[in-house]
Amino acid sequence: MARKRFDDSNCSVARALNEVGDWWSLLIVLHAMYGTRRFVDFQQQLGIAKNILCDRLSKLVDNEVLRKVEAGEHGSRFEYRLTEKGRDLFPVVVALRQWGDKWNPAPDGEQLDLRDRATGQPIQPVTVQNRDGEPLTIRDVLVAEDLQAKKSAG
Amino acid sequence: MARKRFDDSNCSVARALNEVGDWWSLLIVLHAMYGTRRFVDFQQQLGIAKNILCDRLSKLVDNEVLRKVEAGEHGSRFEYRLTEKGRDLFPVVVALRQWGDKWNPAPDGEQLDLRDRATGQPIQPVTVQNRDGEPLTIRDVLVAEDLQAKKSAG
DNA sequence: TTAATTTGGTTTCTTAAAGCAACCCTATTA
DNA sequence: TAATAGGGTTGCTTTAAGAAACCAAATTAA
Repeated sequence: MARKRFDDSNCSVARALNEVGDWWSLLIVLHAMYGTRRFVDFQQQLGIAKNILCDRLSKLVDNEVLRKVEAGEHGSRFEYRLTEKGRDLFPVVVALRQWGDKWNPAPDGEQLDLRDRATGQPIQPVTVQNRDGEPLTIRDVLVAEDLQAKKSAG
Repeated sequence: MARKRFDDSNCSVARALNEVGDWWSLLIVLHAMYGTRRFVDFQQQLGIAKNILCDRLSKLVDNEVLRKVEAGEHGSRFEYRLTEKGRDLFPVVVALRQWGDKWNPAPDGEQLDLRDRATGQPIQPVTVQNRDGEPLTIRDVLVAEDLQAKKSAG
């Protein structure tokens, strides 16, 4: 595939995609969030080839999205657990899931039903918000970055 | 690459990744959000091969993330514009960008500085929230889906 | 009014990654 | 003592990504 690397990109989305932007990594993180921890469970749930899973898990560990911890008392059993960095992808995954549910709903109409553990109430759609918690669309925001770039360039 | 397709997956994240889960598509959407509309501008800004850009743009158009509209008065000039579905990826992109800024900051420390156009105030970090607008971590939520699945399976 | 350039693509070729299947080693279980 | 499960690795095949050349319509420059 000769895929281009974004490591040195000055765009943090590009750098983020470098870590979780391939087809499998974000799904692995998703399943980890759903509670999957074992190699075989990832493999079965995702239907991913073992060598690819190996590769992705070790990259995610390298990038500190997952931790590999020994499990089982005395053997070569491991668990792959989310780090704080990995758990911090929660809004990304939920936003993506909500987008998928909205625009490409499952045939059976099944939606993500995440609930506040404390109250049992469904969560809200993930939105971009201003300081007052008001949702903002892309038309409601401006990219200060661009303004700065223009200023410093001009 | 023989990449697996997720079209028929019952997971909407997988289906979403089928549309914007490759290395380029989400970056194209990102740049479209920043205002890019023309083929050549995408090509130069992303450093993407033209054939790949062609392919991605047409897939994004097929998936109704972008619209291809004639631009210029009388010629083969086109613009690729976000549809509502595409604009709806805004929270995903912003969440990913914030994650990247937090965990893989740019060497120069540059962060995304999105501001509320109305007030000039920076936006908030994108979070998953309960009905009261309180941010929730993954530990604060439960997946009702799983409970239902267990119930209906058991 | 002809030549050069821009835009948006297509084609060909090379390289590298994804997927499959077979194999391997260590522990545990039967 | 053999079978099985977990976690990999190795080799091979298929397919997508990337580079570069080419192309045609429209526009601009000379």
